[in-house]
Amino acid sequence: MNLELTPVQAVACCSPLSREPLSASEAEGIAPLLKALADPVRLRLMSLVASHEGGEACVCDLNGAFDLSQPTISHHLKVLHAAGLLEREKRGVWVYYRARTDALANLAALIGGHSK
Amino acid sequence: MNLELTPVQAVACCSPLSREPLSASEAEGIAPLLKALADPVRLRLMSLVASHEGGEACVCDLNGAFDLSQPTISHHLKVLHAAGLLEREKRGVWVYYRARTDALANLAALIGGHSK
DNA sequence: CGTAAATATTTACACTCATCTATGTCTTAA
DNA sequence: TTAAGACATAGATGAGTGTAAATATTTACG
Repeated sequence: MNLELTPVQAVACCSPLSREPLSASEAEGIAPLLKALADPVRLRLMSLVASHEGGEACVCDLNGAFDLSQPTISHHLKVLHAAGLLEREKRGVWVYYRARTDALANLAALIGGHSK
Repeated sequence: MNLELTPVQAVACCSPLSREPLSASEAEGIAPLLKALADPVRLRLMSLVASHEGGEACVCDLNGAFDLSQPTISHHLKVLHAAGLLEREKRGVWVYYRARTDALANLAALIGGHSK
């Protein structure tokens, strides 16, 4: 049983980096989100999904964009989903992923924000 | 001899994630920046420096905030500096670090931005 | 049912990374 | 010159990670 908050829920907690020091626990909550994004393949996956028409894409749209095996892409999608950056929805044989733009916006505000 | 661009120079290249797919080379340029931030200790270091009065802090201000050895903090500062997120300046015995807020702003725009 | 297609899981491995201890370098002061 | 303090580097180690191959699961359709 796992009742922890997903990383995406932890990012809305804090004021921007430049405003006040992050506590240790806040930093430990946010780092996994950045870690999930900090990979070239996952960055491209996020941008492919986020910029895809309708704001979603199925795995079949994504596999072809990489020189990687299908299980590897599936693994990266799982990491992004576990971090809360992608939503998953199964429709028939296909699985559609959708970007959590709210999570991306919160993360961006944390990194680059100035005001409270 | 190392003539490569620092990661911080690579982040100003691209439109936001949600706007159009990132190319492989763009993603490979940006991922190291996120990787540098994707650690709880380095996140706290960045926020400690960025929110410190005058926008800078010396290592002596930072060491005490962690239960880590001085070489470990020095290592993390080096990683952030290599990524282009921190500037280094030696003044007398002390070394002062300053946050590259422009780099943070560019990164934030890439992650959370909407317009071109 | 049986088969094919789309996606996920498992296992294994090479590689990277965060951390420590020990040591080095540089600066200031006595 | 010697000593002490601030910070960096080097080397070692245990934990974590990206990838592929093989296999499993789920769904659709004869």
